[in-house]
Amino acid sequence: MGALADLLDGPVDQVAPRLLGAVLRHGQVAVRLTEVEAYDGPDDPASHAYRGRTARNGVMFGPPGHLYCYLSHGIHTCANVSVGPDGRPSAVLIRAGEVVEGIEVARAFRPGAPDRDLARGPGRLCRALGIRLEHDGTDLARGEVTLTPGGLLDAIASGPRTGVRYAADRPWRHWIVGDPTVSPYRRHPRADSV
DNA sequence: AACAAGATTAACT
DNA sequence: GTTAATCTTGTTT
Repeated sequence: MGALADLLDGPVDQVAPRLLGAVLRHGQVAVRLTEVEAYDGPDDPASHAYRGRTARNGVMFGPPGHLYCYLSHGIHTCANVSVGPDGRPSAVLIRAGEVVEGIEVARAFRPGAPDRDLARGPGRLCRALGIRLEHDGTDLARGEVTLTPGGLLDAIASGPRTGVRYAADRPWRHWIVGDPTVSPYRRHPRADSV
């Protein structure tokens, strides 16, 4: 098994925190992941796959290691990495990261923004990397967009998911403690517990 | 065919 | 703290 397959092997709630510190690359920009969030298909009311397969969420049902991209609020593209096994619709939302390569390019996308904000939040991160809706389904093993495992990290925290209305309190958001590029937590205005 | 909601962000008061 | 922006998708008529 390759390094990427090893990284993504297992239940999504175990895989998600392992993605912290990994590096996502597209074009000249690379981002070190500092915040991720797990979504587990059929048992997770917050997951786009909760009500079964649709045209949008098909990638979540496929094999691991592919990008699931969707448009949020008509404005922002958000990116997930599909997690196996094939047939189980799970994915990890890439919420934030630190630009570690191509920072001039990322800055050009958002003139005036502080460097730490360039990929701070799922919409901003996709913007920094130039990931758009048409990257939905991209195979991370094919090289256009790549994910490289990072090293072991000691200071990882977990907590409720950001912005979701249902099952917000499952502690499936994971982040690197103290990292300034982690996005601010915002609870959904009508978030349920459980 | 029409409609409501949204895994967000920036710009307001 | 509140709200507008903006459009795709899934659901309902």
